[in-house]
Amino acid sequence: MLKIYNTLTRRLEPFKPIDPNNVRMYVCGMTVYDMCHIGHARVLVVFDVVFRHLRHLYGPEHVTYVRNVTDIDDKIIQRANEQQVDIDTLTGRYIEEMHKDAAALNVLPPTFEPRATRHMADIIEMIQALLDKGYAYRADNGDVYYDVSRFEHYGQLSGKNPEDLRAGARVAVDEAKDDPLDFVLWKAAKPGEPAWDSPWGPGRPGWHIECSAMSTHCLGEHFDIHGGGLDLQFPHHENEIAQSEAATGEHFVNYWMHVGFVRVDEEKMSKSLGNFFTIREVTARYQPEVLRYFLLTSHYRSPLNYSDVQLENAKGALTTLYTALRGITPAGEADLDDPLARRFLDALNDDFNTPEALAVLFELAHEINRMRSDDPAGAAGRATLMLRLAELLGLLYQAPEDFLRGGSGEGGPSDAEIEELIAKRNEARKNRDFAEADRIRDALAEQGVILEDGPEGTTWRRE
RNA sequence: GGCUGGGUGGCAGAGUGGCUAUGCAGCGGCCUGCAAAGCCGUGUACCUCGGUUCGACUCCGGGCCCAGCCUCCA
Repeated sequence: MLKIYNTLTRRLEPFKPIDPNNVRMYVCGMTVYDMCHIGHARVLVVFDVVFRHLRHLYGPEHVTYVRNVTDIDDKIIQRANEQQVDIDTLTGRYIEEMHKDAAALNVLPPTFEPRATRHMADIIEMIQALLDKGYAYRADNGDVYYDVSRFEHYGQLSGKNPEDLRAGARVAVDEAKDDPLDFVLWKAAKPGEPAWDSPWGPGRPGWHIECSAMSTHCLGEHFDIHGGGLDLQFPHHENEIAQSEAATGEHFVNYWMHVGFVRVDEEKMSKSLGNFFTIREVTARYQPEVLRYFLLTSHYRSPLNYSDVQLENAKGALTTLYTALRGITPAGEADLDDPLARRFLDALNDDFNTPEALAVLFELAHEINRMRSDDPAGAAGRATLMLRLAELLGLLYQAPEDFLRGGSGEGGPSDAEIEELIAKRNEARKNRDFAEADRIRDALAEQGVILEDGPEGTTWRRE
């Protein structure tokens, strides 16, 4: 039985889908005005594991995963102006880059990936519904705002109470708002800004209403899981609840999931602090799978400290797993009733405890290593299970040799050159010229190539 | 100031009221021409002060410290 920690209730709850034949999840995706960083990668990878596990539990065709793209906002407009391109060109470019990053990280494409600018009709319709029901008002400056005071449960997701928020309001109160907590649904266009027609004049939507409209359009008024980074809990998700429940009269979402921050030197990684690393920067130095592994080494709600030491650690761990699989041909069906399989699945069922799941993979790797010489068939069976389980984490998807030889080979010897040197070395070994053999091995080691002599011959890998 | 979450071994990171997490690194041994990999073994933990308990790292309370939200942010 899957249990999920629900931010809304601050409790671990059994997961009961509204419709087991169509489990529905919405995750707030990227605002596409720049390259994705490691914080974005964590959200992509964590919800990819959630998606994979839900597909495993309910069947691949019974899970609908929506991850939106925010392709209109202040920063996009600003960046497009800076680069002298129209916003579609800019956002198109970064959506493409995001897709490359996601693919590199072995993140499955979501079922739908709606873009705000392609859902203007839905957005406008929802704003109109809020106006009609008295939850929104038009301000003197042409903007449309949500009237927070009308929504009884405001603050329930983030555990905030509106009075405290008003007392602590740090931002200069916008003259146009009736209440500092009110937030914009529709921004009247300023000269030179991209704009869409609406009953309230040309303008563009506020960020929050986009997600309410897109999620409702794709998943209906009431769905199972809504996720995102922890920084979206307030105000974004709080506002989504206020909008959607006011507009539809339905309970919006059953389970809210929030991913913890990636930190650098004990500080949140973020654009505004400038302490971020892009996915592209990291994958230039480490294989993408190393990054994916690293992101799964801590529980998704815990903070995750980013550092090179951690990535080296991840690389070493993944090397251990792939080394166990090397030279083994998986055979047969994976037995998911096996005690280790159960432990693995129990871990994922326990609010997606990926560190515990990873521990099981190492136990299987050890079994394979113990069995490989005396019981090849048994080892092959364990390998089959290991790969089947790893697939739920989106790991171990490469051929072992490809991973092991795919290290940082920049500028080093080519595969062919390595093979040639190994042949030379083996010739020397045959002649018991160990000085020469060691010289070749040391020379290769200098260049990041590790040789391993085994009963089946010499294998190699890149560090 | 209001509200969250957290403090576990050299590092990272799960977890449990009494029973080996796991990975990386270390140490001893086996294997190896020597290594590497692998296997066997092994050391080092649970912020602090009280309380509950036969027994607490694990539950309760105080303290200290860290991170985050209250403003755009995954």
